Amino acid sequence: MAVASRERVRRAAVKLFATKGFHGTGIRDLAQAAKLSSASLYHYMGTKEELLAEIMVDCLGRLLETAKATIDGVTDPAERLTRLVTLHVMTHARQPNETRVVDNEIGVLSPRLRRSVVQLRDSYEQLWSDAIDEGLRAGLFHTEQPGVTRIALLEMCNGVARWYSPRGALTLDDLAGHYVQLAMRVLGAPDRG
Amino acid sequence: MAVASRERVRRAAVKLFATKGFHGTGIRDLAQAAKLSSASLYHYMGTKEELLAEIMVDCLGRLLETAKATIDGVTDPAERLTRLVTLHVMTHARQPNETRVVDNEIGVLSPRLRRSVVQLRDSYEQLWSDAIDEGLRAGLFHTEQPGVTRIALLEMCNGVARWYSPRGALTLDDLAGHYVQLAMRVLGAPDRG
Amino acid sequence: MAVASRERVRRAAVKLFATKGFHGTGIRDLAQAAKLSSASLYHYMGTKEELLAEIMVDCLGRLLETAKATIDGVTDPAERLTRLVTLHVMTHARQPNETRVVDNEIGVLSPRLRRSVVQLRDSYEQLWSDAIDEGLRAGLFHTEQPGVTRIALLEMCNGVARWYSPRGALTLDDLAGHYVQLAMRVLGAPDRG
Amino acid sequence: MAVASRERVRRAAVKLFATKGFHGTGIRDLAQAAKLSSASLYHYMGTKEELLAEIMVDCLGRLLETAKATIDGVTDPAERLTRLVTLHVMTHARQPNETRVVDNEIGVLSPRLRRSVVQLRDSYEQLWSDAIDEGLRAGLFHTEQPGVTRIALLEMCNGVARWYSPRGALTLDDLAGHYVQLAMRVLGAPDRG
DNA sequence: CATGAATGAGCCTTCATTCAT
DNA sequence: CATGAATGAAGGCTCATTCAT
Repeated sequence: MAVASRERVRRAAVKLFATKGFHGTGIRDLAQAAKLSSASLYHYMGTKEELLAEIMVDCLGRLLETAKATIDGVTDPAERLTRLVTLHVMTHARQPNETRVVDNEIGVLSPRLRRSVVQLRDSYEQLWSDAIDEGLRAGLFHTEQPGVTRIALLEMCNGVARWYSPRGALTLDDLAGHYVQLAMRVLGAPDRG
Repeated sequence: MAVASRERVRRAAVKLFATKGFHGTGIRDLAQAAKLSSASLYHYMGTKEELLAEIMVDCLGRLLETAKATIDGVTDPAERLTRLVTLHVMTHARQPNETRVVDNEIGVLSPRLRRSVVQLRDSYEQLWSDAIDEGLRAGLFHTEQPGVTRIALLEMCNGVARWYSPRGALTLDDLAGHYVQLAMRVLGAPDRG
Repeated sequence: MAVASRERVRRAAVKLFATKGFHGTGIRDLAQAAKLSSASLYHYMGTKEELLAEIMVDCLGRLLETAKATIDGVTDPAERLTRLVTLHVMTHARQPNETRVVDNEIGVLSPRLRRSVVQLRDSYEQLWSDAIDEGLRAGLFHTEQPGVTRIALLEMCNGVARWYSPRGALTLDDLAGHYVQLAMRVLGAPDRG
Repeated sequence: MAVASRERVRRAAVKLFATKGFHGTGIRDLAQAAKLSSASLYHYMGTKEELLAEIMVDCLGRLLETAKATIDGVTDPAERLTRLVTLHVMTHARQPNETRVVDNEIGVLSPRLRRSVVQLRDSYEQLWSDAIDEGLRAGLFHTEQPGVTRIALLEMCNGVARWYSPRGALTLDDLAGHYVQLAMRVLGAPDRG
């Protein structure tokens, strides 16, 4: 069935791009992993680069939409950030491959394709900036360098995709909970514990 | 002069590996950037992969030695971490390319070469672990997941190489100072300010 | 309707083979131009090469039959040649694509298929040779190299397919008339004008 | 030696492009004929298309320069044309492959490369046009359609590359001489014989 | 009648590397 | 010290063709 093959290609690409990098992944590697001939691959994708861009846009787009929905109507900045961190960390823990591709391979995209990806990423990070800014204004968060703090916080959370393993002792909930605590500390929010 | 050429090759490799990735960098790119023919390149390096490993080992080795020297004799865990963070952040801000190569391209090394790099990295991270553990034991730091906290802290600090620009308003000292504060917060140390 | 599709394929092939060459025309180009899927194409043709041969044989066969009919019963060599030139030039002006395919792509046919095409072409050229020879025998034409003259004349007339455009000022009748004059000159016939 | 290899590539390309067409000639065919690996080919050429353009420009450029030199200072239009026809025919007889490439493969060039080739061809044909026009003005030539006559004449002469064989009975001088006679007839010049 | 799915073979080109000079 | 010349292997991608549906 066509849909299944298309999905196999996508999955194979995500895994391989994440582990071997875009340039380290050959079209033949992709074909083998998708159980297709390298020629058949091209029924389900444009160029290799377009496949990469598609993966990135989908992944980021989904994350952005979910994030918007998650914080919709939530006014408390701390709660907003709690939800953003939880979603972010869980997504990175559950889909480390997608995430690593998005984080590491933006640079290989040609300008045209890169633009749409960067735009999505910026929109997503704006959600964090907004929440942080409001928390600062409300006197809940404290930092002298909001910009640096925001990016440091994001980098900290991104790291999850690089090391978390579901085979370890830590559950997803524990993980997310702990990161929420770390985030609050980074933001200088009064410890709840 | 031989030394100069060798250095040019090294510099070119660092810059290119950092910006285009190992697999995205061709031997011809390297040659062009080093102002040598691609054949001459091989007077100054082994294989492309060996060049990569060399860069990584040098960079990590230097960082490890400097770190050891920096904390030598320092007993206060908070001071130890302060110095580690400062060194780490400054190194990442000053040499973002070397750092990104070390962070991103470990996976392309063959097992033999990878081992020595990983060993260095582990030794380096052990310095952080030790300081954190002692701080916890001394009641200075507070975290329920020391392992997670340590890695989250490191990832946060690594991020500097991905975004800091010396052309911005932030000085290196400001940057390091701010990250020390963030680190202390992450570790649950009482705010000094 | 089957016939219509078959005809669309044929027309598409003629146009594409003429403009891009046989090897420059892909089966997908053909399919797109014929508004069919590339798989459906094969309901209306054998292999790409057989399609080419078919086009050539049809085109040359029609030309040969028409030529035979045109000069049937005509005894005057000058008149015979006049009619051959007129038919030839008009055919080349009206169907430049078919003609160019026949002229340019004979070499790509495998020996088996090529034979039948070459045979038709030879039969056709024989009509010209016969007329010229008789004209010479009758003292109407004058040339020391009948073989060279015949081929030079044919090449001159073939050229029409390469440049004539119906959008220009020249009508088909003007064109043919002028070429008849040129042909008579080439053959050393006394100018009628 | 480098020059020899480069020359072998050129010669191989000319022969193969002429006999099998540009699209019908694979890079591997080229390599085999040039006695090089297909990778080594690229030391001596840019892309396949650039090689084609180079061949065309060189061939046409040489023809144009020689033609200019040949008619330089010659005022008599008939003499000018005699020399043009002689040069043209001899060149086409001696270098049929180059000529066929120029005549048949212009269409495969991308617009940028095509421009320079077409420009050369136009310059060359202008020499013919000028001579013909002057002959007409001088009352030496007679034709009601100078444009058609010129192109018919050129096509007739081009044909030589398609059929002349040095192994036949006809010498180059005979050939050229005969074509001069044919040309004069086409142009309506009074027969000299 | 029509086509999506599939592929082995092949396309042009670049890869990292070696070596004679 | 330096490099042109050379190449086997591999790169991403397209080819003409078949076949089950």
